[in-house]
Amino acid sequence: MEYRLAYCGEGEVNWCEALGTVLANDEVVNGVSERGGYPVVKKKLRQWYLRITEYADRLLEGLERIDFSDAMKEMQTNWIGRSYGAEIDFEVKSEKATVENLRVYTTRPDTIFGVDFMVVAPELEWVPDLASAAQAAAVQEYLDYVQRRSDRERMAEKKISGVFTGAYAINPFDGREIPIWISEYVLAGYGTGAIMAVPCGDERDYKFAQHFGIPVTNIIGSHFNGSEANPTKEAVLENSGFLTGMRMRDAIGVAIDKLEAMGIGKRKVNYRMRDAAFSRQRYWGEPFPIRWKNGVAVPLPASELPLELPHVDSYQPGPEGEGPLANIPSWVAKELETNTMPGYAGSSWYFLRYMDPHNNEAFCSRDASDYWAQVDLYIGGTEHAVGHLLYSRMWTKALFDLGYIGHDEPYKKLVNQGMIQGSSRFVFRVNGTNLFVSKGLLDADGNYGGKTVDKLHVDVNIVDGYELDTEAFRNWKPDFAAAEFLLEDGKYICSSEVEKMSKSKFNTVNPDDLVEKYGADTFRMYEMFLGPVEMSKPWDTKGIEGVHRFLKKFWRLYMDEEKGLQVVDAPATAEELKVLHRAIRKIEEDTERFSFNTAVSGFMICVNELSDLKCRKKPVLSDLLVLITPYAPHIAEELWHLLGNAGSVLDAVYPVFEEKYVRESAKAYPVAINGKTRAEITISLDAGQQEVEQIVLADPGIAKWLEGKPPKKVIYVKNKMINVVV
RNA sequence: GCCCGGGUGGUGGAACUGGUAGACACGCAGGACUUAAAAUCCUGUUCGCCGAAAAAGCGAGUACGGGUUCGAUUCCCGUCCCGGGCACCA
Repeated sequence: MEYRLAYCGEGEVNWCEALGTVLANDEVVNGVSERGGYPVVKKKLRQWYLRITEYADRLLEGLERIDFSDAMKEMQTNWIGRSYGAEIDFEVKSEKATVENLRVYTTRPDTIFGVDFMVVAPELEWVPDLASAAQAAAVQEYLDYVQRRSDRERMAEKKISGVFTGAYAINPFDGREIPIWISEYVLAGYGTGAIMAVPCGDERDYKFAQHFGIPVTNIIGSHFNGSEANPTKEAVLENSGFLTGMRMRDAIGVAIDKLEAMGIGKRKVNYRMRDAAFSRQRYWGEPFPIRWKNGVAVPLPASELPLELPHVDSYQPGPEGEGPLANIPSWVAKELETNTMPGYAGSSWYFLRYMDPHNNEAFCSRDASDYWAQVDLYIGGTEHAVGHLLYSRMWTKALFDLGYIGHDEPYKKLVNQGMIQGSSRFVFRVNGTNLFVSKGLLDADGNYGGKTVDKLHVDVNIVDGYELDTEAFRNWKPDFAAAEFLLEDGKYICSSEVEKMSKSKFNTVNPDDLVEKYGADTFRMYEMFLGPVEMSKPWDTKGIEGVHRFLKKFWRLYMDEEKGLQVVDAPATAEELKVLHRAIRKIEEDTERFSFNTAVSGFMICVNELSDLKCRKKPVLSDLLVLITPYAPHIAEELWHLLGNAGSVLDAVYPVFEEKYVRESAKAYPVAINGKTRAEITISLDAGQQEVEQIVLADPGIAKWLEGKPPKKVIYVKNKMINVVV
């Protein structure tokens, strides 16, 4: 607060009167609470915000210095959404005349002569003042409709909706009267919450104009085909007053200069990202070290820190959407803030605390954070792209600026592991009732008898395949105790979806049973063998037997069930060393690039080959043991001791790859005719183009395909393939 | 709707930089060992055609439709489907 990083403002929350609480977006389904099915509306509450927008440019710049995937950088860049444009004030002509100006943000001031209508976000307070007497009822009806809609629904809406206010904006250059509309596709939180719509150049504006029959002005001549917007910047402007004849790209600056000179507009860099809402009306969260004195928020002095959550008997929400802390008389008496911090408060900097966990003076001493510095490798999913991973980057920059730490990016390298997904099950509740309808009874559009149906997650553990155990469902949660069911063929059938595995989706499975049955090494290796780390996939244990069999086979290289240790201290053959060193190379390469599934496959190939060779040689098997340690640490450690070593395998010297053991002198080349592989010919790796051509063309298997004709070209890629073009 | 990923045999996947598509496994089928089972081992397994069978051969094939290239799972354009995110799940 002292650095103006945090401030109070008004924010909209999902308010459920019946539950008396604020709900998260994913606790709201079809405008009703997931729990109980009660109506949810938007409500304005005082909230805390963090000024992350002040860091927007540095968050963009920092991306160039860190090792994140391009996709991740792209997501963060798009989320921050920096754009260059202008704010323009339009004079407003309305019946009430209480709104004098309409300020819009646009990246395309060059198209100002093509503005055919304005669109204002419905939630802006002064919107009702725009409405003419004739339009007042329609406007109010539309505002009520939007009030019931979640942001998520609004953004996903394909249908075009909106209403004319009855007011007009005046084009400052040609005096044209431009109708002002309201539509939910314009969001209050972006730009000024109002846009100038240019249907010939913007697809959404064009569709809106089409839908409501608004005439379209063409300012780009033949670049506009009359049936589709063209967002080009390269067209030469027509019908555009002082901009006519200019290329659009060049006209942008000219238009802004003119607007600035006239005092009705200015250059503006805009960000899509908004400041971060930082308060929650919940109990479980860090309390704010803030005391309210006569309506002014004052930070607690350091002597009163740390402020800890009070013990409570009940977690019931406080009055009027306040958090549970508002119910604690001792807390309220001290005039302490009753909101708490969100989950990302802690997750933004926990890794710093890990560096110095017992420090009672500071979150982390400067010495400790200088020593450990950045997180070298952070493994996390892309679902954190624009939340946690952005917040923690901002948090780190703030701490850096204040001198508490010496680096301004928290993570050096980020690897996005895929999510293990689960198969979720859903039940269908008729909106506003306690009636649950089996899947097969729903209409084609997912409704029941014309009524909206809420799709709710149900615990996979009380569903057998797709059939719900209705009795277990009634016992599952108090809300469902009185549930009634409409069955099909005597059964309640659920629908299913593959989603990320999550407690809130009730689709989690517990790995303990598998660890119990196969051991931790098998489980660990199986997870790695499943597929590339960065790929998401549904959890499935079908293949675990294979990994288990492999580890048993690996064990048998060293140990015989009856005769015990089989390893002999004898020199390895060239063949055995080749197998070993191929494995060393493969494991090293694959591990370096996080390709654990192919590394496991490499181990399997190596063990299969050594088994075939009946290799029992200690020099080979000892190195292999060290190699596999990161993948199967328990078995490795045990065999290490059985081999007679005193210390831990973790301290053993890691095997070094030596090229001399795997060197080959010839390769079996695939030979293709016109790109189709027809033969395999073994040729020395030293062979040159001419030599290869001779050998290939003399080959009877190839000659057959040439039918006596000379080839056009022979393409020879050393150590890869040979292609004969006929 | 917008942003970001992904789509390859019956299944998980491999092919790293445009160069033999299906490595390694699972499953399945057949066989060996066993009184039997488990465990283990061997053989086969993309689809279609040819063929008694084996071997060999031919054709098609990496979501779908086009394109670039001697050559495309890989690059380009378009479409469809699935997953993640969209600001109060963290």
